[in-house]
Amino acid sequence: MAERAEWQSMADPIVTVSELLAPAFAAVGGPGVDPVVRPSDRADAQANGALAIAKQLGQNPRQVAEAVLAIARDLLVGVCSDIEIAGPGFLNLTFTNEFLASQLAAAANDSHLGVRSTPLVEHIVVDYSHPNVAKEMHVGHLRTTVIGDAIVRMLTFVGHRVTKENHIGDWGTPFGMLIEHMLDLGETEAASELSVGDLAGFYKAARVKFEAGEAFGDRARQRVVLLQGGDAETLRLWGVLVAESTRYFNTVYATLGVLLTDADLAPESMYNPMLPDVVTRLRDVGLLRESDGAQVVFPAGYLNREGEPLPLIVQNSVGGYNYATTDLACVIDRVERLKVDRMVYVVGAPQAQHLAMVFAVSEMAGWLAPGVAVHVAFGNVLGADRKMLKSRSGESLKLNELLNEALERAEAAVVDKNPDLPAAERTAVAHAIGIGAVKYADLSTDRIKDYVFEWDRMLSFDGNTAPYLQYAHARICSIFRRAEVDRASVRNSVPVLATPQERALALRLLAFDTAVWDTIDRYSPHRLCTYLFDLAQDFTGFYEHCPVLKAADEATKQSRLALCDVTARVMEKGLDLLGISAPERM
RNA sequence: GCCCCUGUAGCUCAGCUGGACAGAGCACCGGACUUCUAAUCCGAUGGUCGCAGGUUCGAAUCCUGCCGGGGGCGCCA
Repeated sequence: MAERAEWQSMADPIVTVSELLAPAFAAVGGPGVDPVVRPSDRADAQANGALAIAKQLGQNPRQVAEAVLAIARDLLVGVCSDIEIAGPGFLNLTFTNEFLASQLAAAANDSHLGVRSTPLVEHIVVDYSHPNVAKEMHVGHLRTTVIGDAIVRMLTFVGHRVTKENHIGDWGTPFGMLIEHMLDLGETEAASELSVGDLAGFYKAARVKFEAGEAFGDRARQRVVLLQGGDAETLRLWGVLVAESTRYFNTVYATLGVLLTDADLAPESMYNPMLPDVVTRLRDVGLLRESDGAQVVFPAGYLNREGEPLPLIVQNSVGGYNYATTDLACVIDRVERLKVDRMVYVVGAPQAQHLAMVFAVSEMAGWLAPGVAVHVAFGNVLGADRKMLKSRSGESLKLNELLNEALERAEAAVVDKNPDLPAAERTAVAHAIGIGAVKYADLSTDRIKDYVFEWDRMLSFDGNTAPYLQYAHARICSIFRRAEVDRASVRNSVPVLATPQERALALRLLAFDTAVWDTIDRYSPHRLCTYLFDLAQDFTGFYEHCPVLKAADEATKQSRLALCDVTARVMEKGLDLLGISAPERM
């Protein structure tokens, strides 16, 4: 069950001011009125709440704003140097430098860099990646894995208890043919083929034999019966397939740098024993219907082509279960065994209706409270032709090959840009850049949209790319290498925000909190990406205009070192939340 | 046929659940390296926010209807 959080950071000035202003707005507009404080390009922030109040009360918005301001002035002493009413009734707020500097000093000494913890700790299961045993991982698995991983990192960072679940496809009729194919090849040969990652070849060969020969097909079907009957030798053979495949998946995860381990495996086979119970329980609550020989449930509001109620089939006409049954078992398991407060499904957009129906049936059956299950949907990865990304030969692109190409391209770029980098470091840097570029390209656009996969753009050091952000971080590290000061020591000094660039950077750094929470609230990693890009731009502006090591005086130097330190840490942590590493040199 | 997603600068994308004149980045053009990494920065050009209505003091954002693109719609997952 949800519980109170242990820590609570200093918040974004926007949030702080919002809380300070709340009583003033409440006095004029009534309790619970939102001041609606937002960043502004006219000032540091603007409060738009007066307009909503005026509308509700039928009053003049400027007069409402004046009434609010009369009370608010005293509340914001020391926080705002200037508050003025503008336009139809906005309150334009300008923060004092002292306030910003003290907030920044607090953030610098905070283990979470000013990001608030969750008020209530929830147990959240995140369901992502889910590759199929003895089947190649392709680009389709990239998004679920990368987005899911980022969401896990962020939920964990703000204090939630997170359970990762990798729902691998390790059960079903294809395993009859796969096991028979393995026997034909010989176990040793089959295992080595799978462990080097030729899953596509293995699967295809099995498929070809299955479709070609009746004898093989009969063997495969008999093998399925043995598998489902729990035959020991068949289960052992099946186990070899699963073990070799997961070993291969782990090499991909290692390259990708995601958090998934064998401990996170929640294979379909795990739910197999629970499937009859799902049907029984649906029958017990009176939801089960028979339709064309199948056992089904009709969730309200779903229609088929003919405009008739659309069923969720939980047992087909010959008594077999399907993925709907498994997904329902999964919901029950998460609610009753894991006792989760929330479940997040990072699954492609085409599954939207299926998941909605599974959730609807689960709610009708009383297993699931509304809003507990969330579908974090995402679009496709497209090629330059705006169609699903394919390999040169026209087949679906192996994820492994894609990642290897990223590493090669990044290595070439590093050699080109920084030939002096030692060879050992070069490989590590190329890995950070190459994988970072691929992940960032995936995370930096709104997940619901398709995006176009373009090597040249994602590996560019200009624009909204991982290398650009990593470079900003590396430059700061370079300053500290030359400065020969202890990074931690500068955290005691309160920065002086003398120039527009220093001020802009400080404001941006303090918005980290809001950026992280916006991202979490919508499960939209691209929001954090946008923030980090803005941060990198603000930093490079500062870097160009504000000499650090050659600052005019020692106090300024200390102040700027402090800004550099927080910037580097926010950038590193921000990238880390996206699953991207930040090299100290590149 | 019904349902879901989507349409913003030449290209790739943001736009903070209704706020001020729609923002970036590429590309193109013009500048800045004896300088803490020029893998960078500064500036200029560039948009009837798919179209038409509506709600509102105020709409890219909400509602309705069209048009274009993608996807889903009973025994695979």
